[in-house]
Amino acid sequence: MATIMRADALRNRQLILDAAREAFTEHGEDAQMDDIARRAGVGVGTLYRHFTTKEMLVGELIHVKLSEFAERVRRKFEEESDPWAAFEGGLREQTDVMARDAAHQRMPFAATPEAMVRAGPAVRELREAWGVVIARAKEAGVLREDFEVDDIRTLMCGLGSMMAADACGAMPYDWRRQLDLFLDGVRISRH
Amino acid sequence: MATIMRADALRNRQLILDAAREAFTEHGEDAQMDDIARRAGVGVGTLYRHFTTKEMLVGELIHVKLSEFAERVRRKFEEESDPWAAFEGGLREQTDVMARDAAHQRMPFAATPEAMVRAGPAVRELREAWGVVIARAKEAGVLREDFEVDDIRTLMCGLGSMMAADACGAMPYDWRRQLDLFLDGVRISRH
Amino acid sequence: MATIMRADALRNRQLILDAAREAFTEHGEDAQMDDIARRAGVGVGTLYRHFTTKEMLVGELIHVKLSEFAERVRRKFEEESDPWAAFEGGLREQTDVMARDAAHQRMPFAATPEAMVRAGPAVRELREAWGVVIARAKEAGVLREDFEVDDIRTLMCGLGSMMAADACGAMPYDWRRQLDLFLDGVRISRH
Amino acid sequence: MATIMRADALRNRQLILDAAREAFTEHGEDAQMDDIARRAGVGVGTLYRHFTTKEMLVGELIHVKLSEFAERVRRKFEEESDPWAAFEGGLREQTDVMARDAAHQRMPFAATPEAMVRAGPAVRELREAWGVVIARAKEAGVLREDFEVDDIRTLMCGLGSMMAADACGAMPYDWRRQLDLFLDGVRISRH
DNA sequence: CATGAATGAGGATTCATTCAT
DNA sequence: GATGAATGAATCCTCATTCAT
Repeated sequence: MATIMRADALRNRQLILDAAREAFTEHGEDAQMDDIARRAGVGVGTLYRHFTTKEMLVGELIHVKLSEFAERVRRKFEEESDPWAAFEGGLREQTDVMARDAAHQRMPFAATPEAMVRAGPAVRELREAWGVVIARAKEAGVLREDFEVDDIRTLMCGLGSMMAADACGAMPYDWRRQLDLFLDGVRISRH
Repeated sequence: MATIMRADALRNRQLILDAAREAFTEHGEDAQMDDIARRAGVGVGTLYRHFTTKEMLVGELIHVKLSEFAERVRRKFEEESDPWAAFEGGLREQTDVMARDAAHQRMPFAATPEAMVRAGPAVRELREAWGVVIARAKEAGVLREDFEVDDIRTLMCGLGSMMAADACGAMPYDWRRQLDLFLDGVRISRH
Repeated sequence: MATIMRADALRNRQLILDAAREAFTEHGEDAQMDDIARRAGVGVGTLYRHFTTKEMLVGELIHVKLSEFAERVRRKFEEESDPWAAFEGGLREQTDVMARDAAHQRMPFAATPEAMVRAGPAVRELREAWGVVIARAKEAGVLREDFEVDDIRTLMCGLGSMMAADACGAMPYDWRRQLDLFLDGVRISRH
Repeated sequence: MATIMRADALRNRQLILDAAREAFTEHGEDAQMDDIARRAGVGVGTLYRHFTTKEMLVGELIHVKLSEFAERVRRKFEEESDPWAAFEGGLREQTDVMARDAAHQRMPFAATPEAMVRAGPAVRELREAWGVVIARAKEAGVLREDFEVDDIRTLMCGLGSMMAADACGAMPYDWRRQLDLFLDGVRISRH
């Protein structure tokens, strides 16, 4: 699909994705298609040519971000030889990215079945990347034996919401502390 | 406020709150005012007489729920003499209630400044209730010294989102496991 | 439904139906809901409160008109003792009304299944009214024995289209002649 | 117009017309230009190079079909020596073709002034063809003296709508019966 | 006070047509 | 000439809130 695509179309696609990220960051799931198009500097029609539906657009946004996450996790695994450091570092890196990009904090809620059609593959990609890191950490005896890949996803859902709530400004939500507590809960320390 | 209020008005107020809880449970933040009024068996006008705004209604809902939470925590403190059991039990009880009542899982997001005008006092009430439980647990040496009341609020925000995401059905979100891990992270076990 | 309805609501309902008739007359099936509301002097919301859907509105329009047709046919039957005169007269009267009200000329095409939910009863009402007239005419030996009620409906579909085409102005379509020919085709003349 | 036209352009033109017929058959007046282009295997741009407007395309479609009709009528006239048989046969043949090709049943409505610019000549061609058949039938005393060429056009408008309505499936519309009745109405039988 | 009818600013999506590549 | 990406006016419908009865 992306192989053969006119240069300008490709550029617009990117402009739209950037605009969408921006809009979703500002307005959450209430971001408007017209607004996204305006920000991207294209007509709504163009937006709809690239993404058949608002949900498709959300799906793509999620897809892109999750792929990026997976890539980071894989890199962490390779660059960091210490099993725990790779695990903790991967988690901190991912949450830091999320914190900077509000568009992805509410992901689990924007993720309608339709959106997941597109994002699905990336979900699996990320699972696999984490699977490797987790396996090594367990083997090294630094991570609880009963830890599962899905615990990461669930954790992220929670942290994302904390970030989003924090961003509302009504009250502070210290998600970094929660991450610390979580890590304390799953780490196995030698004495 | 409630000092002078005709009996029927008071009854309507309660009918509306019940209906609202029901509607928010079913449809989340998309619950409609008309629908709430219908469920309550009153006209929209009456609904608006009691709650100037949708946000006010949400605020009241939050207020009621938080007060109930506070009451539960206080009771737990009194009935359960074991410091850790009171802490853990209070947390599990509160999350169980949340799990049953979707209206409160997304609370931090429904909590706009307007809504908090009404809910504010209950927030403080709940903080105080937890404060007592936490203090005793720390004193007994079963809870991390650096634990803070706000950690509960933040935790709840995360757990609530996991519940909500889980309810979407797209993917499972095991919030009970997260709570277990959290507890493991904050508890101090004697050897 | 119509029994208990506030006077102003009832008035609006009528205003909307009149406006709709007007709009459909001018723009056919392309008539716009916003435009209908404007003509009626009400907000779109009001329009939708009365008719959940464009198709429902069309259904009501058809319903009203068919009921009126049925009433006319019944009256003709009673007032006109000559079997053929009642048949021919009923047909001419009905077509004359249609010719004046373009909204009903394309009826068979606007009649989506949804619209027919509302209009259905009137369809049957009209069938019955014609059934009586036709039976008497056949008995009197002035109408072909093989004539059926549905022939009227089919005829009307054709005549309506001719009227509509004629109204386009591109070319003349003499539907009255067609009706004459049709009547010549079904009448049985004594010698 | 078609004097100098590259072979491939001519081929594209034909592909488009075929695609258009197909699309109009399936979706009626709602057929979309993009869809037509896709079916034809060309870009929309090419479609618009050949037909400036959707209406122009419709005009051409009508033109082609009417020419074909004219050709059939002329052939009937020559091959069928019996005046009435030629008249009735021509009519039945033409309606049979229409019944198979929904694109032409609603012709009178698709025929905007713009469309008729192109179709006009074919209209005249068809009129002339029928003129000859009708004249012979009248001369032979088998057709009403007052019959006119335009009666055919009007009849066709009606029959086409019946076919289209019948195709909707909501209710049956027996257009063949109507044609029979019409023929009974215009034929002069010797005793 | 209660009622529910009315309001109308959006919001997602479509499609004939234009124009850069 | 061909292509298909871009355009954006148009269209149906929703829902929080107001106000006449």
